[in-house]
Amino acid sequence: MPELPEVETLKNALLPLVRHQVLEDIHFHRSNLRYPIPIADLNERFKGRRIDNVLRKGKYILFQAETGAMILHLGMSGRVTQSHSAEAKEKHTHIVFKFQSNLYLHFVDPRRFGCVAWAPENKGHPLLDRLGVDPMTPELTAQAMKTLAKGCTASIKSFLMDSHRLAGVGNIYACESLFRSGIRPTSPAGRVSLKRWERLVAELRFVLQQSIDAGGSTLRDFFNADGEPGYYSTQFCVYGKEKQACPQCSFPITRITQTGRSTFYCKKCQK
DNA sequence: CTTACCGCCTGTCGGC
DNA sequence: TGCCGACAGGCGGTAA
Repeated sequence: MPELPEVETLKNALLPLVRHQVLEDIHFHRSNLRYPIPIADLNERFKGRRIDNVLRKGKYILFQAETGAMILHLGMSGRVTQSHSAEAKEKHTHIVFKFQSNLYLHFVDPRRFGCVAWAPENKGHPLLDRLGVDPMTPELTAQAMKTLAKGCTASIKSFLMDSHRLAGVGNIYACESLFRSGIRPTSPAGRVSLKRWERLVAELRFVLQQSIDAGGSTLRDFFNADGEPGYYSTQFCVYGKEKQACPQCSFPITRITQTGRSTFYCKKCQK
């Protein structure tokens, strides 16, 4: 997926397109993604309704209407593209949203780890209600993280990626922020000092904001709603750079596996 | 309560 | 060429 910066970029692109627009029709090409699609509920609650706002919570996009919020998650390979026709030109087009303005949004997701759901408000769905602190809000402070991590024996990297604690930090930005903070990804989260949390919080915000500014990083599956790829991926320090020289000390970058996901770090710079 | 592991899917890439 | 395994941006369920 799309990590947080990509989702933020997409949300920002969608907002002016659909805000105050009536969602005239929804065409479903299948009945399930990661979960069954609540087709009847979506038709009843969102078809023919005006979209008042579009917001992001963690990696979820919320389309707000008077009748509730439609929730969209892009999973690992989800994309939203805009079109002037309902015709699904791309393979794995699962849902097409038609707006009164003659804008069509196509939800494409080859791996189908994405999901669509709805909530009565901006809360009221377990997917939303269990989410932790969004790292781009003022709630993210070093002290709050230190308190949250108290007694946590899991690695700092797993901690950063746990959406019930921090909402929206994926594999790339976990690796990148730890590198920039000089913290070893395997360090137990509960033993990270306040001083190191201060650095980590700052670096995390920095890499996320940089990527948002760059229009979202892009690996092969992400395009924003305009179909334009972002370009932050060219600035990764360690992610995907196994055996390549560390940008700080030239020592080869190490790849390990943590809870089933690749971690990239520098053995000399991160202690 | 926590943590680690598994599975969900399709596509791509590198090695043989 | 083609086949096969490893791996890919996530995350919830489950077992321990």
